[in-house]
Amino acid sequence: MARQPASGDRPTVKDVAASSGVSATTVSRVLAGNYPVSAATRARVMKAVHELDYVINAQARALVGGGPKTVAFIVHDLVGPAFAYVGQGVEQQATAEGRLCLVCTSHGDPGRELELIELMREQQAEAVVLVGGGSNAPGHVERMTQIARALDKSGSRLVLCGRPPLGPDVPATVVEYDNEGGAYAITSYLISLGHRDIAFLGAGEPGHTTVDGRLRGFERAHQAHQLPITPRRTRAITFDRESGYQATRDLLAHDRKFTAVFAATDVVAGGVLVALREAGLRVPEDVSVVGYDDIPLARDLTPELTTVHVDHEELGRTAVRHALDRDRHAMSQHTVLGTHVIIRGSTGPAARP
Amino acid sequence: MARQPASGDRPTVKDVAASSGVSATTVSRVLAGNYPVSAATRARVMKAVHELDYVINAQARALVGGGPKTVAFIVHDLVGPAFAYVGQGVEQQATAEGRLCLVCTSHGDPGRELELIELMREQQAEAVVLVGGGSNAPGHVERMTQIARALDKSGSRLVLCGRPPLGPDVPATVVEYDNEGGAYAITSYLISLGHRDIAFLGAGEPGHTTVDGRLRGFERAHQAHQLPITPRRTRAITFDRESGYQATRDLLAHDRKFTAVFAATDVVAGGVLVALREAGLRVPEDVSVVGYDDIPLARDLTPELTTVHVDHEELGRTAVRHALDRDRHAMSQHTVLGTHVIIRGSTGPAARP
DNA sequence: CTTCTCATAGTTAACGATTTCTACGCTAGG
DNA sequence: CCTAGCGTAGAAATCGTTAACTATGAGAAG
Repeated sequence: MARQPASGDRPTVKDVAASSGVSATTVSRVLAGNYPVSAATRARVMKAVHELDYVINAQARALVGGGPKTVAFIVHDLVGPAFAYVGQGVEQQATAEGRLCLVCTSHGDPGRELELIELMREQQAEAVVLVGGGSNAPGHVERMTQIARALDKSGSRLVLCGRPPLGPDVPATVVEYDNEGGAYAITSYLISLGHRDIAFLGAGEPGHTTVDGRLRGFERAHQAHQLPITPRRTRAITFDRESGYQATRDLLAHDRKFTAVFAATDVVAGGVLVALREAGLRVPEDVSVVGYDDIPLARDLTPELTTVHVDHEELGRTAVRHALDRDRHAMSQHTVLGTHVIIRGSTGPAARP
Repeated sequence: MARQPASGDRPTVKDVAASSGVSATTVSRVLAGNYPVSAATRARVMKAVHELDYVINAQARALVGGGPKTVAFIVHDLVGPAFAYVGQGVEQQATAEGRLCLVCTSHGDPGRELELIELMREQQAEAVVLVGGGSNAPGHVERMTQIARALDKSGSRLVLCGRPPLGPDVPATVVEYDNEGGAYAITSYLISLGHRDIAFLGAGEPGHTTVDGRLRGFERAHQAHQLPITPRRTRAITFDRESGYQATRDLLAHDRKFTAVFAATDVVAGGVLVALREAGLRVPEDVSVVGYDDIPLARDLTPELTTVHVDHEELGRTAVRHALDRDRHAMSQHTVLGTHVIIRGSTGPAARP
């Protein structure tokens, strides 16, 4: 007697088995195709599968070891263009390697981030990819280190994407880009154009790894050319267009000595351009502006933005590739992707005062 | 004798039980906290949990009914700004309702989309959210209808987000925005500015629901004002900046009679602006340009873009909210979110020839 | 004619957690 | 003094699938 599955319940292998007069094992074998089954039996089973519209239960299958594994992907938010591209890369590579992709947003909250990692550990995620700069406060780093070890012990892997490594003996995969080097290069470029007073717009998030690196590159370029940095104070940059706009207005209210602006990101640079234009300053004739990231927006601004190119999508792909391939490098992996300056219309020779 | 879990294996309730000298049942109860357990026992169990760094196995828990459910989210790609915002909304709402969020990209391939839906059905996704315009070919619609029914029977739910409904009796949740209405409104606005010859840049993807709707609104506005539409041919628009640029060049190569351009999306409009500028045409003095979507880019363009505002994030949130709340409306749900014109600097009175 | 093998198919025991149902001491009330 | 009740803990069944054994019949080889 074929068990009639209750409506709302999905049919199970047992239902299919009953309906086609074979055992559950046989059904499983027909579906997996890894064991000889007579053509007649196979046909009857497949008929029942289609009639009942049977779909396998991935959870049950996972329990017994089969089925696709999962890659978790934790990001500040999905809408930041840079994040979105990294996400795209992660998803692509995960899919290419037959994994599913779980996505969560932390909104930059380190506590939330820890919760999510724990949740992903429960989900048996094969890799947990943390995207974007994070805090580098000592307590937080230590916490992360513990988590990396815990994940490692569970056969999972912590992946830091666009964030510096935690330490030499921490079992984590790190894929970052040459953040400081890019900042150094583009600052040097500005200096080579004759700029001697460049305003850096990116203060306000101390302990944030991404900005710290960019600021370091900025400072190092000045040192290399033995140039002093004019100290300036603006309101905190929150990496949106508006904060770039407001910070530029702050800047303009106090002094107009700078001949170039280094915006921490392209998005911020978008706001900078608006503020400069409103103040009647021409770019690049009066003030040069550079950004960082080379998101598509950079080409849509007027003038097109000189910036540092980062291949965010490749960053995501590499992160997943290395994480899933961790047998190769049992302990710590660290990959640094290159960056390079893209010269467009927003930079020019320094104006003579 | 406490079973020593093999290294690489995560500890199970059994291990915790053995290590703390109780039964698996008791461990489960301590963790769930839904059954009286003596303080002493609880303490011992918790100690073992921490020592072994035990984490629950979500898969096993899911099998027996507990644990978080999943919302699947299928999108063309993650980097389109509009998609990213919908995704953000979906993830937010899913998280807010205690669900996990699986994300997959179809790259616009209907076949891949069907595969993914099947995969999500195996994953026992509580809702499968399809984001973005899709094909409206009869075969595909019929296929979708079947899928909607299959998902419904399995206790899941198909959600169409930014795509028109499949039919009256199809058990699916549909959340779209007033796509045609927005196109009608912004076209009317252009007409009210005196424009009589408006080029629509969005051909080339016939059967694509989103463009079709926008084109319909464009045509309906012309009809309402009893204006003819000048037929034009440009290369296919692929919804990226480049295709907007190239299509505009095509347009300019043949005629310059149009006084306004209706770009199918803001991104396309970005390319249009570049091409017009290169051709020495001023916006909006010589040509007005409008886009659609009101993504952040619209404010970064020069001049800022007049466009149709769509609250993509709300679209995603509503989709999930309604899908998880489907008891309320057992059969078909259909929600249409409003759109409205945002007037910025890219539009002005029609130039006198 | 017996025995060995091969091709199929079924039985049963996992996987890791939850959830009845059952059991064991106590204390308190009759 | 006996038993009802309470607080606590364990045994066993269950979820849906797979995999390691077992079992059966047919045909081939001796």
